[in-house]
Amino acid sequence: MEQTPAAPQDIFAALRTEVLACLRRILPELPEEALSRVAVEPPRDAAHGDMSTNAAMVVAKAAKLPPPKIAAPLAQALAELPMVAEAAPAGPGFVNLRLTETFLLGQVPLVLGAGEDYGTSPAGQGVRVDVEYVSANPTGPMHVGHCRGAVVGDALANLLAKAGYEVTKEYYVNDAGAQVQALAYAAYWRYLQALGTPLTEEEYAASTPNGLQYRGEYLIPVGEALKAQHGEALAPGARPADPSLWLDTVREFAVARMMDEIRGDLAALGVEHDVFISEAALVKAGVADRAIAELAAKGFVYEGVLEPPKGKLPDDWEPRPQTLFASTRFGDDVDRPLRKSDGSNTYFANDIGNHADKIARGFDELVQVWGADHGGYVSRMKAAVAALSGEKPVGFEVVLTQIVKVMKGGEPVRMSKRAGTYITLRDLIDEVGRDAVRFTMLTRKSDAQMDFDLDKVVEQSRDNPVFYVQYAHARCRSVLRQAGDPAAVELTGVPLDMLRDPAELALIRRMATWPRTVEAAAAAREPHRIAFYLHDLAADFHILWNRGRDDATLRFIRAEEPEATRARLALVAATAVVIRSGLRVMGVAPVEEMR
RNA sequence: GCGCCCUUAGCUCAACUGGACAGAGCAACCGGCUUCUACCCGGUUGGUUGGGGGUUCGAAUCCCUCAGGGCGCGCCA
Repeated sequence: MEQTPAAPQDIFAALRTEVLACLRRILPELPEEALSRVAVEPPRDAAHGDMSTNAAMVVAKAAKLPPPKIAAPLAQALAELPMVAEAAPAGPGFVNLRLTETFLLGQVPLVLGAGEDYGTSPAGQGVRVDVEYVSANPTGPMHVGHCRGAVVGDALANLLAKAGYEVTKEYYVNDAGAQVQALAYAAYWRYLQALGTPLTEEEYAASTPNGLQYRGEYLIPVGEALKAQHGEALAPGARPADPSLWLDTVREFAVARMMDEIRGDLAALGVEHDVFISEAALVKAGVADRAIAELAAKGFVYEGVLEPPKGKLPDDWEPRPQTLFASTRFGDDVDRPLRKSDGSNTYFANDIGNHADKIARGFDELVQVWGADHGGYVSRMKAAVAALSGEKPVGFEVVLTQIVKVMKGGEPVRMSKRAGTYITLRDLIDEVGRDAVRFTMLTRKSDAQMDFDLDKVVEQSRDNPVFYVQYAHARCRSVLRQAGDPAAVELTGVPLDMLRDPAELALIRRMATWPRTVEAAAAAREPHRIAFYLHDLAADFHILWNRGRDDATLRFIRAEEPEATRARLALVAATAVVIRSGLRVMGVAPVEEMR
């Protein structure tokens, strides 16, 4: 006996295959590349049917036929398919399809069978992609500014993994350069304090290279720990010793402590990176210098003098010969310096090493999640990756996350690093909870600015998407608990044709678009679409629930209709599965009930 | 001055990367509400997609231009 082939998860992809087959039959002469733009999508206006294809329009030119002349026979051919109830040409050349109810209802056992893997797609074809995100300087605890990038990067990595990419989550630790040097001096100050130094803060600051840049109290325990470990060895008499005695030790110690702190912050947010790459380690291993030598060998490095920037000049501007990377050869506006005047590498030079290292590790795609203040850095890095790529170009993409303005009671919360009033990531999580933080950070596309309203995100109302989606899941679970939590297998053989209400079918249609939502969001590198999808799905479910309020015959559990009840429980269970599947991508825990 | 991002209903935002009549939630207006535990429900109104030009069967989406907002602009990372 022949087994029926497993129903496709993505019914739109399946339909597209059929559409292409029909087209090839109707127009055998059609070149293959003309088919690439053929799309099969749910139409925006549901009145047009379940599916719509632009096929006739996009191949019209290649076929040298007006779209309607193609749409008509295409519709006829598609109408023959078993899952199609009706196919009709429409508008300027669309073909609209209505699917049979049997086919639509078949999605429910499909979802239940796949569980939370529903929507997992092979579209990424195992392409190896590295997603680098957060990469906050190890100079202090994470604050809200880092938070959006952390959430967007993590969700994007999850999304790509679900869409069939082989993903590595990466954190690039900027533990070389002036910032961590300044950190070391600040930690040293706290160490002196722990030893009971006679110096005032001002006296000490005056003696450090760049003043005392980090004054936060979070370094006090670091000073204590240094004392516990080294006693007075690094500062005899609690007075500053020559930096050669302590600088490396203190810097490494402080960086390690800050990274512990940051890892703790990330864990509180539910973010876990696969790899942490240390800038200092890469430099020490000569990776950056080798990468620059490689660029030099290709003829992209030269000594030159940059034009001064237009407009207001920096105070100390003077023309100076520098080691430059010819990034303009790859579309950048100006060539970029690789060495500082003291001969050490610029941040850019080391980051070239970082990217060379990734390329050497064999990634096909490099994705960077950066804050908007790094926007001006994109084209030079893109140029560097292009220049470093060999035969096979390595993809390089940057997702920029715009600023988050924290609001409280409709007013922006003022933040000042100097006054110590900036909000840490921990503050944020403590105040509204990890899941609300994560969900909310994904309720805007990342290249738009966002207001994060501390009051709104914990509000239990319809206009809070966090609540709205969680509430839908809690309602699903509530219904299932009442029914004694039937297992998925008990729900797969039920008479689904009892589901006839338009709201029930609308919910199934929505669930059927989950796989293609995953693929489209992954392809666009836009994890926020998952949040919006879940909101739509939740809305479809709430509508159905509310119909049960007015019309008792539409309630999920009906003692007098055991068959309909089982069918509806299957629908509810499937809804919960899809919500969980989506929340998992977002890194948000589904709730069983609302408190 | 230059570069990048943004501008969509009164407000906050979507729009599946070029598809049909641009959609949600608030707000406003009209009506309903002893609820399968659940902090409401249904409906109506609301748009020259910042302005102008272009590309094509078709534009919020691509190109040019102007205006407004944000971010950045050699030895910070």
